[in-house]
Amino acid sequence: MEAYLGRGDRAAHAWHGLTERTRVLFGAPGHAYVYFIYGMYECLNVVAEPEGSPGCVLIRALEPVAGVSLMRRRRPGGLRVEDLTSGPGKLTIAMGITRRHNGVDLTHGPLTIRRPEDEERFEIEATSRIGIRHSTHRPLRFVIAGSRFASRIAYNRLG
DNA sequence: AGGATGATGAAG
DNA sequence: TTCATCATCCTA
Repeated sequence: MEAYLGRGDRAAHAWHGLTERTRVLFGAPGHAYVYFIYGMYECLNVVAEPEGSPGCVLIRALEPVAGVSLMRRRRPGGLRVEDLTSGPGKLTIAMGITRRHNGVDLTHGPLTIRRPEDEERFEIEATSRIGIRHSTHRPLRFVIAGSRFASRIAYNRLG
């Protein structure tokens, strides 16, 4: 996951203030902010700060723990499990998340974020965020150290 | 290394 | 209205 700050973060969508697109970012925490990017993909964020403060968290990757065959159907190609959801655009396809989910409450309802049944211990590693042009080098990307399910590095970014 | 693909925000 | 930009992914 990656954090996008409410203030002073040039890479954040909220940098330009409250607009039509960023409306839910300025709303209550625990809600989904889903945006359309590069004409093809959608990305899921969780609003993470109180109303009026647009800080959020971009979910870049996850480890599938259920519904793997459904995910494979949505992302054809005979992919390995670790390739199904190893990127922000990939995981929304695999999970069927679209802009219809923009603004939904993630604490109730069909799309929810829950505490895992078995809480495993893991180390969290902080790195630079991926795929952005501004505010690079800030350690705002957080990965489970050594996870095979982490998002891959964006490799085709020109200078 | 390049292309697919369209919404967004700012400028005019 | 036009234009550059874009928190991506895939194929080569």
